[in-house]
Amino acid sequence: MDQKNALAALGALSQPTRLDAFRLLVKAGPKGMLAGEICAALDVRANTLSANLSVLLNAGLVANQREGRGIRYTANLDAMRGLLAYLMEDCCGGHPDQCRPVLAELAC
Amino acid sequence: MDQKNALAALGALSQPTRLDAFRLLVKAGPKGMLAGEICAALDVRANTLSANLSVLLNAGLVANQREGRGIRYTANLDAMRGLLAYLMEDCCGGHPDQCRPVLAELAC
DNA sequence: TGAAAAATTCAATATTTCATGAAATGATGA
DNA sequence: TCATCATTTCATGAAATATTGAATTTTTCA
Repeated sequence: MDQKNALAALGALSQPTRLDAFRLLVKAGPKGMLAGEICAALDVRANTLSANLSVLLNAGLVANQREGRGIRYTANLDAMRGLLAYLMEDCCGGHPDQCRPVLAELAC
Repeated sequence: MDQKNALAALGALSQPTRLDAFRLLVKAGPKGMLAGEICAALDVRANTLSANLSVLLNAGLVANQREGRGIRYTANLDAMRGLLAYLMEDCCGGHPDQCRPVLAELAC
């Protein structure tokens, strides 16, 4: 993950519909969701959602695959991992106490 | 952390100077940095940096405090924790294997 | 084969965001 | 007090981004 990728990912997530869509896909897990299902869940128009999913796709945060007449989207947790690592890089340099609580909260 | 706060934080981080400044402050740790030091480290004009720091401040990602004739900025790791938790919410619902690698990477 | 469903692409408009120069504020030390 | 340093505020023009209606592509099923 370099600055360019991180900016693309952060920019992609900094818009309401895209943030909602991404979190929906994170919750959906590996099975993902069809574009139409996301559309219904978030109550946005098909073309608006399509444009927004395309931004997430371009940023590498989601992947897609045709399935019958629909298209299935899944969250790319690997990209997520890279982004979080980039943001927290060297956070512990000399002060492990500072970042430990950050990680503790994320434990599932 | 709600959607509004998350969007403010993500929007704040999705700009080169602000992302660099935030990461610089994360690396700097609790001691933080003076605005002028950040200015020199990133090679940006004072007013541009000021506007960008103000966005980070408004998003709650950094805090500041006057120190003599300078102003010292520090990263707010607590806000960071909240943002990461919001993004990964329910990531493990039924599939812990999916998110475990995400967290493993962050361990310092 | 042809109609309908699901999703995307395209073009245009409206909105937001950004960096800059100039001016103002706050704090220090002579 | 006054000059200077450090930083912020303000107004402006330029660039990037979002949403919408219309048209297009791909797939399915009668």
